Amino acid sequence: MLPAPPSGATQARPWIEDSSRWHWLEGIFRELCALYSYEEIRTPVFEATDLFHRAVGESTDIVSKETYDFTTRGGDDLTLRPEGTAGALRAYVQHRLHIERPVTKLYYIGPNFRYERGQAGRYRQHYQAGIEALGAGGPDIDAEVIAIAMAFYTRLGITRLTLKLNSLGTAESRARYVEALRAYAEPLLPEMSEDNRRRYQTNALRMLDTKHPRDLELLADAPALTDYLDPESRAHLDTLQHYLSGLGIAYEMDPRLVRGFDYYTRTTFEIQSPDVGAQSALGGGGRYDGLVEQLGGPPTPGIGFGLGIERALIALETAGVPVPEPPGIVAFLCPLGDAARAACVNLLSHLRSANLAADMDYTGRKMKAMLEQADKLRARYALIVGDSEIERGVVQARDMRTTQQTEIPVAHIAESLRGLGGLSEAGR
RNA sequence: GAGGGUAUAGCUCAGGUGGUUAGAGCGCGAGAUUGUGGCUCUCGAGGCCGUGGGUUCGAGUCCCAUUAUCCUCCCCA
Repeated sequence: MLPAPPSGATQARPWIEDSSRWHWLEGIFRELCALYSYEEIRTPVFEATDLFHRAVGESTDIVSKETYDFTTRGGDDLTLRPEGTAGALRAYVQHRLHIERPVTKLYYIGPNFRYERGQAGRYRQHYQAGIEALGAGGPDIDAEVIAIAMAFYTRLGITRLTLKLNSLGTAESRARYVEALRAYAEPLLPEMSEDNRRRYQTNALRMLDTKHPRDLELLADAPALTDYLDPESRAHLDTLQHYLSGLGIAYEMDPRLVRGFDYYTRTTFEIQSPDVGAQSALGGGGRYDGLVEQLGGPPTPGIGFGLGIERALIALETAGVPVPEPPGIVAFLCPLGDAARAACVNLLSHLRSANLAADMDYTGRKMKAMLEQADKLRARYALIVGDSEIERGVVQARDMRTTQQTEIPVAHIAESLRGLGGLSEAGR
């Protein structure tokens, strides 16, 4: 029996999942990154297990129970990356990028892996497009990073979304807040959900993220994170809000916005959509000012985000946003007979050399079947080649939209096709 | 890790209380049209009904197990 594909991993087949959507979406992201002057970094999909423990945090669920860990034949402990930041920063520190580029702006697109139960919009292998901006600590770059994320969704055509914004402050102010929060929650614990009692122990901030109605009631009067911010973080947040407003980016302050990684400081944000089932987060990110240093680099501020590609595709689907059709080929060759077939083999090669996307029938089917095939490939022209055409050194170029047929000489096939026009939206 | 739904053709799905050759639409292939697509009509191919066991004269249908998948919690993209 054929083994089943690994659970929870997405795959794209051209006719079913429509890999053209992936190309389109990734293309938009790459264009945006170029526009905002970010360069692509490609890092391995696996890294030393220790890297993720140090970067993401031992106490996070991701590290404690969701990583794909394995030992190599050589005895190294490696982990399939559960997120993109750690690997990018590892490369940044290792190659001492801060020397050549005091401000380093990177982007990546690739798969991440988390061993968890699948659900709508949640996969064991999922793709993220992300950026990391290193070496700049001000709210101006925060605004830029958020602006890219929002521009991405705008360009895709996703309009039903909410930008949530919060600040976690510095490690110190955050610690003071957690203390206050735990003090507040402690007497209420008996009434709280099991989940929140566990969070109280392991990661008290996450109590705020609860979905239990009773917990929400109990936490209604809990101290707010923003009230515990240190003055600089407070000013940073104020300025960022000012910038966002100036850029016309709508946001909602959410003092309960808590994100999953331990490394976040100050700015955190999340972009939410109602169109992805129970997963509301299309993407999110934040500032991680201590992380580079923690990984052995110089003290370096940084901010980044990760956007879920599958989730964006789901949101497009459920919102019914039209996705542009991929271009079809320019010409589909229809040989009638063996002599024609031989001629078409050469013709095909000529067309492709001239940068015109082309294909032909390889099965010797009837004219009708070949035209249907041309139709299916969304060919702009069907080039019909039979004995009489061979004799005269021509082909019949049938415009698949107008059904107009033009006889053109094979000697100038590429120029003639271009001369007929209508190629702009076809495959070149 | 916890809970629930589903599993029948390539795809989306029908198959009251078990009964003999398991169906539809779409898609695919051929023909109607000797070298002309999209519409129409006709015909056809394609299923050990997820897997293993059980009950029964008889199981796609009932029972148990198992696997996969979808959904919800946890958590996150």
